[in-house]
Amino acid sequence: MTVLPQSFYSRPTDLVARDLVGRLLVRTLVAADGRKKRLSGIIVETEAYGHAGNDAASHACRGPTPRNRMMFGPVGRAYVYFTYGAHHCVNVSARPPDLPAGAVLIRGIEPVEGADHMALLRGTCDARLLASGPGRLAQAMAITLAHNGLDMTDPDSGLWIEEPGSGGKTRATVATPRIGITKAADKSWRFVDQSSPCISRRLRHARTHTHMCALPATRNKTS
DNA sequence: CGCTCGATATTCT
DNA sequence: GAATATCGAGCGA
Repeated sequence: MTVLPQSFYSRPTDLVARDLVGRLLVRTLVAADGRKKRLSGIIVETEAYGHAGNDAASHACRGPTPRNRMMFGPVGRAYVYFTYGAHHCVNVSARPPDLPAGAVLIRGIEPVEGADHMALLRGTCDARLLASGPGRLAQAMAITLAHNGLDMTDPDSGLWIEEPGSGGKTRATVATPRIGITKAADKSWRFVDQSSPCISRRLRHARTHTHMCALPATRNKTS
């Protein structure tokens, strides 16, 4: 098992978001009998969020607050927040050393290990509704505010991202505008594996700026 | 299938 | 008071 190190996250946030698609999000739970249970899934959808200088849609765009402070700290840490008074969303902090803040929202996974347990936590077996969507993913992996700040480069934390094993395949990743935001809506900082059966039809068909490259070879200025 | 609406923490005006 | 990086129930076509 190869856990993604800090150096992976010490890069421009949109590149980190793009490169996280196809990698394995892992969570370990300790069962009643003391045994560790592994929940995991291939990341199929992410979004990059920046800082005051490059992203008006980011939680970090008005400086640090109690909620968003993990975006300003070391990279590779979990930034978990509670939104709409109902749902948790899971991010991992990522940014180059010379920029003040950044994080990648993990919006969807394709369950690999522990799908049965995820179904229990979610109350459904439908792959579309199991762990696709940031709120659903957090519930499927039992991630709450209690996990805010976990070091995701350290497996002892119980939450990390690693290189996929033999099941790993090349993913056709497409860049699109981000979902559910109004500011900076033209920025293509959402990355989806369009061949994933877990992404809902509506979101898979979200406008892909076709005049742009499928992969952000020509990135927008990030500083 | 697609639309509207409620829940309601955190932050900002 | 208003907006928000969401979801699911309810309703109509």
